[in-house]
Amino acid sequence: MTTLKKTIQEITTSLKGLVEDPQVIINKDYALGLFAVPVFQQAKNSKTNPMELAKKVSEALNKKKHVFFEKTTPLSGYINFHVSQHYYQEAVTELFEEKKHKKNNKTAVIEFSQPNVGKPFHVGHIRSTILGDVVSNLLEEIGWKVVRMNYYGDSGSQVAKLILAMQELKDLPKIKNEKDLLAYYIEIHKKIEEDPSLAEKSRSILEKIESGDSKVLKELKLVREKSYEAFNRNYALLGIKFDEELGESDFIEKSKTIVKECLDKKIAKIEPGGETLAVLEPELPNLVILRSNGTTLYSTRDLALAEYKYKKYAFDYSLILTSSEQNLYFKQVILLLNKLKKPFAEKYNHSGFGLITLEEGKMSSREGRVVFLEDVLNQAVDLARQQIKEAYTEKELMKISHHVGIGSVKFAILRINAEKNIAFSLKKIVSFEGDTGAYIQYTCVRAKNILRKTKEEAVIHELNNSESIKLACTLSQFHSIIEQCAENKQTQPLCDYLLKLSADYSEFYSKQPVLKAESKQLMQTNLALTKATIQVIEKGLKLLGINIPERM
RNA sequence: GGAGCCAUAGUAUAGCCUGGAUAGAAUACGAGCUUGCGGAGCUUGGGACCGGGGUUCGAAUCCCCGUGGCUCCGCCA
Repeated sequence: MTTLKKTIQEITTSLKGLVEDPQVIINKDYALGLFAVPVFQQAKNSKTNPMELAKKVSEALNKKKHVFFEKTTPLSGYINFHVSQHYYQEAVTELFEEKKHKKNNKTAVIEFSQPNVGKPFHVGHIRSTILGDVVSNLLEEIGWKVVRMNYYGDSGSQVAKLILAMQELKDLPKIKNEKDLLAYYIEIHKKIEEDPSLAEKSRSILEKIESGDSKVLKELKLVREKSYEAFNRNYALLGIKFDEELGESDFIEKSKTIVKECLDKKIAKIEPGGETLAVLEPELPNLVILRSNGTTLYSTRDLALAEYKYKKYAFDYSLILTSSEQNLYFKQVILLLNKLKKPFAEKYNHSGFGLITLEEGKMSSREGRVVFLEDVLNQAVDLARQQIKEAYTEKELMKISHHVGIGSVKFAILRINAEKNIAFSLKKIVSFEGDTGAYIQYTCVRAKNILRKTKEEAVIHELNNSESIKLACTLSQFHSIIEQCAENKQTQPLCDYLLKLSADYSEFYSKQPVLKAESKQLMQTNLALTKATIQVIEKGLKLLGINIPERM
């Protein structure tokens, strides 16, 4: 148990018989005392004045000795708890030990990124990609076994349209990369609008894909190769790896048996038009699970994927991350799994996050209104490089600007609450001042430089100045922030926390000379605070998938 | 037509789930600090809860009604 938790427990225990069901909160202003307990409810129940009650309880508490807090003060209906030197010492020291959470023997399958073959990997994809990676890191940190899964859209109608384009648009240049694919995609959409018979052709290509026509499969192979090359370049830039990579094409056959199961269980029906419909009304709108020509849809394949995940991993928790556009759709899928009485239905979750939009509006591949993620990442690295004033070797320069550039982009996304839309702006995403990843990296680099220059031991003695106390208070909250983020699958609170820690350390750094401290004890204490800060920033940024350069 | 999400300084955001003190940072703007353990920094000033009801000792937070934006609603993914 962490010092923070022990202290909350001690506070709760000490209030037995004085305050019913006490709610321990952490004060924003540490000067009031790190912890506080409001007594309004209690005052109301016992029909006393909250100020008087707080005073009475506080006096009772102050008569006894406590381990983690030394005194309490009543203030406008709150009892404020001033933590003891022992609290600071234990909280900071515990950060030095690389604490491994006990394995909980539970498995989570996190599905994220899911780009579509044939379509650009644009800035919109970054959210699912890094959010999924960080959620995986967080779960691992608290003891889960995590399977990072990518599920490529490799056989939907967009692929069929591209193959159609290759057959119809002979005058376009040969496809060399994914940007050429986009040109084909835009062009064929125009043609289909002009000539509706092409839509029919596209559907027949889809049938051929599913039936395994060799000529079509050969064309499909080219499309896939060019797409995967691009995806892999992006993943390499982001430093993201997957444990398992699947494509929709892996589930075409399996999904047809699920359709049969739905029909057998009378959960689905065949409509007069020939399409198969899963009946979800009245809870949710019905869902088409098979086209009238017998080919599968996203929904069909997703059902098979769910079953596959459970058969292979027997997961305790499964999460799919996509944009919020698909919220209703995944509610439908999960309801259908429930109706099929799948044992894993309750553990199957979807989380939708806000869109990344351009100033011109929502991104659209078919209209060519996209910003390629790779271009953004490379620009970010270039901009970071321009910031570096000192002379480094070419190799160092590349490494530093990569860590700073990519880190800034990641941090800019992760620090925004996932449900919010983000209007994409390169300038805002790649900023190096203020609430940015670079600020945190910089703080850590400066702190590390101090440690390099001394061999003195890092030992915490008494904290006698407000900057050190503030820093220690913030440091002590690290583990509970991690747990909070892991439980809620959030990244924003960790980003916020690391920014606050960096600000607290910067203040400490500017006011407390570490290497020129007045006494040996003070120097050791300051070194301990420095060391603890480094540990926390390194661990925190690592969880966010952000590297720290040695110098910058 | 129906449903979901969102709305906080000029801009971009935290707090909302689980109601508590003076709504917290950032950026931009104003004023200061610099040969340092690295200024990508520190100190400091002014500036915000979409509107209207309700619940409560107490509402940015919960409920209702509006307004504005985004998104979704059977053969796209």
